[in-house]
Order: sequence, then structure tokens, then C-alpha cells
Amino acid sequence: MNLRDLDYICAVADHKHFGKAAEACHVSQPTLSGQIKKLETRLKVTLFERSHKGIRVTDVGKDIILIAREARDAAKRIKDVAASAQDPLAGNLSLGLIPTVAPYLIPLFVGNISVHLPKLSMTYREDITERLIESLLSGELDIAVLATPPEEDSLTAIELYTEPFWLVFPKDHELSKLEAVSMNDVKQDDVLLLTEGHCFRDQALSICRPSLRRRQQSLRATSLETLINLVASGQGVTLVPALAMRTGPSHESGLMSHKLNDTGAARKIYLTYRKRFPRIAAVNELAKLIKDGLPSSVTEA
Amino acid sequence: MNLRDLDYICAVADHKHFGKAAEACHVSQPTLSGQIKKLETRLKVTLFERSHKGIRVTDVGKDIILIAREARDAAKRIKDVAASAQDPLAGNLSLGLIPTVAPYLIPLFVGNISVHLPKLSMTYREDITERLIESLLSGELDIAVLATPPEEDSLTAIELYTEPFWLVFPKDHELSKLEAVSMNDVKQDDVLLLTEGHCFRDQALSICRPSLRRRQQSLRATSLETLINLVASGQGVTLVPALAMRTGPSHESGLMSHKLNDTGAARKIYLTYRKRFPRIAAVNELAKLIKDGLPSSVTEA
DNA sequence: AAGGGGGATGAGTTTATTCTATCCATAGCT
DNA sequence: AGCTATGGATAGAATAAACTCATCCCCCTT
Repeated sequence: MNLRDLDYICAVADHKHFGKAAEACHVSQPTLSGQIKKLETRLKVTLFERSHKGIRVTDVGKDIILIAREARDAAKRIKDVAASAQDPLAGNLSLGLIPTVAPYLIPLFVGNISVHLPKLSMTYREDITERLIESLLSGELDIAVLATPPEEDSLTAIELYTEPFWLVFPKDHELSKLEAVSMNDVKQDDVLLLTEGHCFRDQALSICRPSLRRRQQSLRATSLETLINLVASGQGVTLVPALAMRTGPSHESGLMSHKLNDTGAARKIYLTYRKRFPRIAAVNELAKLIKDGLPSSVTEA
Repeated sequence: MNLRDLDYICAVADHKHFGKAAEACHVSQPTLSGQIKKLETRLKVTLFERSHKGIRVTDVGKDIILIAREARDAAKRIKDVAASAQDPLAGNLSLGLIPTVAPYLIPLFVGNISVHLPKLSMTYREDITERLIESLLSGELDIAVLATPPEEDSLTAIELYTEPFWLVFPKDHELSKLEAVSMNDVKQDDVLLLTEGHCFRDQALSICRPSLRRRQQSLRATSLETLINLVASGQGVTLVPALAMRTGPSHESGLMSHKLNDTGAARKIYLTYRKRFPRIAAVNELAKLIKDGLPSSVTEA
């Protein structure tokens, strides 16, 4: 059976005339007659009672044509769905972000999206790198903002920006006397870390080495906000990525912060997606919009 | 687009593997790959994200496959309907009967139908010949029991039986003295007729000729039962076809009846249907069952 | 680096669809 | 009756679509 055959029988049912039906289907009358006869043979059913006065649709024919119209309608809907999905900049895009980026980055580009990509609807998810990557691979997510370049071959990434680390410490801390701060000035065991699983924890550990006991204390710090609160209550100092500084500790009472000028005291943020993801156009547009929304604190090298 | 293509994409969605999907569809993998690629090109949409780890269905793909399943389901239902309509002795058959036959004939075969053609459901309609023929031609009715052979070329008929006419008269009528009755014995102006439109009126008129005034009185007699009541109340005599005699006047008080032995005092009853009606098998079976149910009063010449 | 899984590609064959031309049956007309 | 027009069926050739086999290419694994 064939969708075209269904067109044919519906046309005959509509026109009650093989010749006119054939014309409506843009085929010759013998073609239409032949195909319908073949269909009738295959189904072992007479759909039309042919006579010289006109065509009568049999009872089975009526039933079958009713269903045939459903099938044709479904086919038409497939074309409609495909047509409306034509624009790669329309539809839904699911974006995952790591927790040390999400709350600071999202506000910087959501506005731009609704202005420049009004037909694109976004779904956001905040999770740690490991689970974001899993979701990317399974197709649960389309894109992810990560602070690590993709290791999987099936993934690829666009570099979004480089984010320096800042040191946050209490106002009365001895570091407050310095003009500029480097990790050399910091007593490493003072440094508070995020809980395990956060990539920013590992990034911090790559430039300092607190004691094991200190590292275990990090069980308490599940977000940058918590971490900063711990610093405010005098538990130590901590590192914070630049974007988080815009709304965070500088406005809190009792805290000071300095951008670290060590080489390596920074991380690169990537927009990661599956190499084969078919809507790369949307990914590129998104990358552009995110970059456009960035503050000078991360765009100035 | 083609129903086969829809099978292909559904199979890939199910198996997440082109090779296995091809196997399930009983085609080679290149065939399936090619057809899907062609479909994707036509729809200008990527349905599947191919990678080396497996197949991911895109968002549009999911939407489309959902509809594709609907279309496939419709196609399957068409086959089902056709298959279950396979038996020509199943389904519905609409039968029209003239009023001077319906009430007497139907009881004689309905039982046989439910026994011998249990899958056949019948729809009955009682109407005058003219309207039954209209309905036959329009396809509203499949078959009709008529007392006239078909005049239309597109119709044909099976002869069911020959039905002699009986004369019905009051017990105290002078005819009651005779052993056998012929129309010659009847005062023609005594004869009561059915209203116009009934073929039995015309058949009666073909063997007798009441006065115009008498003929106009027939406005009152819309059925054989009424006609017999008129006779019982002394308004005259009348003709009644044999089958109606089995349950009718012979049991009524004050009436007598005789079978007319004139040649021509009889009518043939036909099972009429469209020449092209595709379920002739059912018509033939019906004719056989009706004949089997007939009483000796019409089967004995 | 070699082997293998898995989808894509290309050439050639088979199958299905379509066309033109023609036929046949019926209906309506003269 | 015979003639002509209408409308569906049929036949054969041409065309288009779908299929298969062999092979390729990519990339993952060992």
C-alpha cells in the first residue's frame, strides 16, 4: 500500500468519476484506474461499484476511505511539522550549565535571546560537569556551558571566554594591606573549597594545596554563595571566578577581594555540544549572543 | 513520501541502529539509509543524529515519528477492515420490500438468515416500488423484493416465486356458493383496490376494471389489512396475493376466500439488485434462503 | 597499527509506476 | 436499429524509483 494510492481512492470518492479524479491527482486516467484496481486486488475488496451512470462507494470502501483520509492527514502533518521546524533558530534548545557559572552567566544573555532569537525557546539545567556530559551524550541536553574542554571525541566546543580567579578574604585579613595579590601571598591552608564534583574545586586545587583536613571541610560548601558566607564568618579565604564577583562579595560587608595575577589563575569557559548535533547554526548564534553579553571583567585579557 | 519510508524511520527509532532496522524491514542497510536520507532531504529536516555510539532521534524526529506511527496505524487498520470484510456473507445488507410482500415474507426467512448466515446483518425497509428502485439506483439500498421485473439496464433480478391472487369476500356474498372462482364470476365494480403507488393495485387492475368512482374510493386503502377490513364491513370484494392469505382473512370472521384460477391472476416476485453490486454471492444466498422458507401455497404452481 | 562495527556511497539490476494508444460497454440520439 | 459520445479497462513501451552487492570511510578498540 502507498500513500499515493490513498490519494487516488479519496479523489475517486470525492469526484465519483475516475477521469476527474485522475485529473485532480495529476495523473492519467489509466494510471489511476490501474493503481486502484491493484489496491482492490491486494486488499481483496471492491472499493467502488463502477457503472456508466457514476461511481458508488461500497460500504467497505466508505470505511476504508475514512481511514485513508486519516493516513493522508498524518502525512500532511508530517510535512507541516518538518516545514515549521525548518528554521534552525526556532524550537527548543536545552542548555546545561555548571553551578559556578549558571547564576552569573544566564542573566547576561537571556535578554539578548528573546530579542535576537525570539523563536528560540531555551530550557536550562544546572548541574555538575560530569552529569552534564552524561546528559549531552544521551541527548537529554543539546548544549552545555562547561569550564573544561571536551574529552569525548563525539563532543566539541566553542571557547566562550577566559575567566580570571579572584581571591576573597575578610576586610581585616592581612592580605587587605596588599595592592595586588598572588597565590604566593596566601597561606594555602586558609583556602576554602567547594564540595567534590564541582570542577571549580579542581581548578582551585590546581593552583593551591590546602591540607587534607582543610579539603575535607569543603563538605559544607555546596555553592559559591555558601563559600563566601564561610569566608565572611572568618573561616578562611577562598577563590571565586570573575563572573561571580559582579554581584557577589564586593557588595557584602566585611569582605574584600583582589583579582589574582598569577598565570594559571583563570579558567576557560566552553560551549560544548555533540559534533553531530544538527542545529549547529543555533549553537553558533547562542555563542555569539553569550559573548556579546559578557562584561569587560572577562573580555579584557 | 511513502508509507514504506515511515516504516523505515519507525524501525530506526525503535532499534537505534540502521543495520538492525533494515533487517527488521527486510531490506538491505544501504536501501534503508538511502531512503531515510532522501526523506530527510525532502523534508529538509534531520531526523536522526548519527554517531558511532548509536543513533539519537532529534526533537523534530520524535514529533515526526509519532505522526508516522499514526499513519502506519491507519494503513494497518485499512488492511484489517479489508480483511474482515473479506467474507461476502458478512457485513450489512440493506433490503427493501414492497408493502404487499414485506409483512408476510420477512417472517418466513429471517430465522433462516440468523441460522445460515449468522455474520450477515440485514436492514429492512418497506416502501413502494418506485421509491425502492430510486434507492437501489442511488446505492441507498442493496437489494429489493419487487413484484415487477427491472426496467433499468443497470438492474437485474432473480425470480423468487409466483404468487397467485386470491379473491376475498364476505361469507354471505353470492360467491360463497361457488366451488371455484374466476374473475368472470365477479362483478367488477365490487372490487376494492389499494391506493395509487402500490404495484399490487396495478396488478389487480390488469385483470379487472372497476368504475372510476370505485377506483377513486381506494384512497382509503393504504394496506392489505385495511382493504380486508373494508371487505369485512361489506364494502365489496378484493384481491389479495397468496402469501398474505396465510395469516390474513381466512382467520377473520365473516370472510371467505378462493384462489383465482384465471391465467394471469398471479404475479412474479423478484429479488432485484444492481448488476454491478459486488456482493452477488450474498444476494444469491439470500435468494436461496427466501425460497427455502416459502410455503407450498406459492411453490406449487 | 590492525581489526571491526556501522553508516554512507556508487554502479547495476529489478520492480513499480506512468504514459500513449486503443478497446469495450453502455447511454442517448436520430 | 444504428450512430456517436462517454467513461472505465487493457496492453505495451518508457520512465522512475527502489533495491542489492560490493566497497568505502570513519572511528573506536585492542
